[in-house]
Amino acid sequence: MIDLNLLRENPEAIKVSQRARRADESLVDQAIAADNANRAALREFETLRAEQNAFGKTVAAAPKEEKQALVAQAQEMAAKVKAADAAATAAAEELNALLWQIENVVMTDVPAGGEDDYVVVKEVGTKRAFDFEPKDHADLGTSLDIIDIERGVKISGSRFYFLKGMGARLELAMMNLALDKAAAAGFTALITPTLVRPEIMAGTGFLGAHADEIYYLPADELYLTGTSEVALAGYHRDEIIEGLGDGTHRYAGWSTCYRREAGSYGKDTKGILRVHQFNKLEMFVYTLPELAEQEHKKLLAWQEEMLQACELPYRVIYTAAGDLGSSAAAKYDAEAWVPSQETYRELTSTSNCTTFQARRLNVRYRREDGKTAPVATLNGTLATTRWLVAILENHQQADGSVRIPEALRPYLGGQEFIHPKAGA
RNA sequence: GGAGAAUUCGCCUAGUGGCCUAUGGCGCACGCUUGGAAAGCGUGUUGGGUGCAAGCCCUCAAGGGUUCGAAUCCCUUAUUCUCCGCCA
Repeated sequence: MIDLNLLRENPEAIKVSQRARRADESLVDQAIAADNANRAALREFETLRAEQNAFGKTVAAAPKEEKQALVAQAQEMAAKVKAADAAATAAAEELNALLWQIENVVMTDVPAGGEDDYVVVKEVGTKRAFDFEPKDHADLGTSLDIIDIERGVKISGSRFYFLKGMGARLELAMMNLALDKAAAAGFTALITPTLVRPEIMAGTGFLGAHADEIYYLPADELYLTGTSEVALAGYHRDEIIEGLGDGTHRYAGWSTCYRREAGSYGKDTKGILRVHQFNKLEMFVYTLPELAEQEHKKLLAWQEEMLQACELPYRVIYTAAGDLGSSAAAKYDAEAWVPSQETYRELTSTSNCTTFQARRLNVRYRREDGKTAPVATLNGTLATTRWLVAILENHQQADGSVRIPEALRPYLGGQEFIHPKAGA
């Protein structure tokens, strides 16, 4: 939720932001009007209620013979209070509905525009020059007998797969490396629930424009999460986090992630680049608002460290406003080079949600003056199943084997290569 | 899934329609005391909104209802616990 004070003091800043996102800026004016109406309704109610409370004492204290007349008067008063209460509730709901539709105010350095208007921040590593025709990861997965898409489809339909043998072990090795790096950086590991209540889903900002991306279980009124960010953001819901001034709270959440991929028919249909179910280790940070930007840089640095440990060539882009999630004020994506496609594909994403998400989920900290204020939240990917695509393709050898990056070997009993199965 | 009990300000707790504008204890903070500490004593201690302030409004799991008036009575929901059933 956007800051109500900002709406009152500088609505133009919000409008500029909505414009950059190509979102509906008329919402801002509607929200200002609703705010004024809400305040007036609330004052009206409070005045009437104060009168009623005072009169109630008179009634209680009155001798029996006078009571009947006083009660008649009180009845009238009660009716007015009830009407004012209903009006105030309605006004508050209207304001709230508008506030929840306005997206986060973007950082001033975020480029305006859509998906293609990103800025390339840097390119790191060397794209390998192959002296043979590189295979794509799906073919490698088959010849190495480590990804079984056919059987995934047989039991669950398109975009499902099995990771098998060294494929399964490679993913777990990568996750363990990521977990170790996260622990060293001060993250607390969490294995999170993947089914969450509607208010948590809404609070994290995932039930907006892209709600059809999400699996829903109507019989239980629960959503299957597309990222552990949802559970991690909800973790401190309705809490005042003590001691946040002394240290940022960092969590590394591991979970299976579920995405419907509605509207992506025909896109990335081969292999496991775009699937309905995958695993992810997600970093999530609660920090002071003034530390958020600096923390965002740190999250990006940890992601790069992990990409480098996997020996992948990658670039970092700074996403344009229109391509940000509704909660994000700024976002960096790291994209790895995928040789079979001769293009960069997104492996990580890190967003600074400033105080937007915390306001919706009511997560606060105590300031030095004793008042409470919303915290800032940030998130970023540390490893996902999709990384296997880049690892397999970038480290394949002429003989059809795949070299395992050194950093992963300790988690695989020192094994250096994955060899094709006999006869493949 | 079935039966029962419970949910009050960090924790424990009092509270059966109006002096509840919520009791007491623990913990915590500050002060007095002390050479220093403990003990003792005193003061403060749910959170939110609004206001320069005094104050006022909301908040006793959530939502609705009854009533002039609800922590208290009624309904719905959530959560927790106990027992039974099932189960990795």
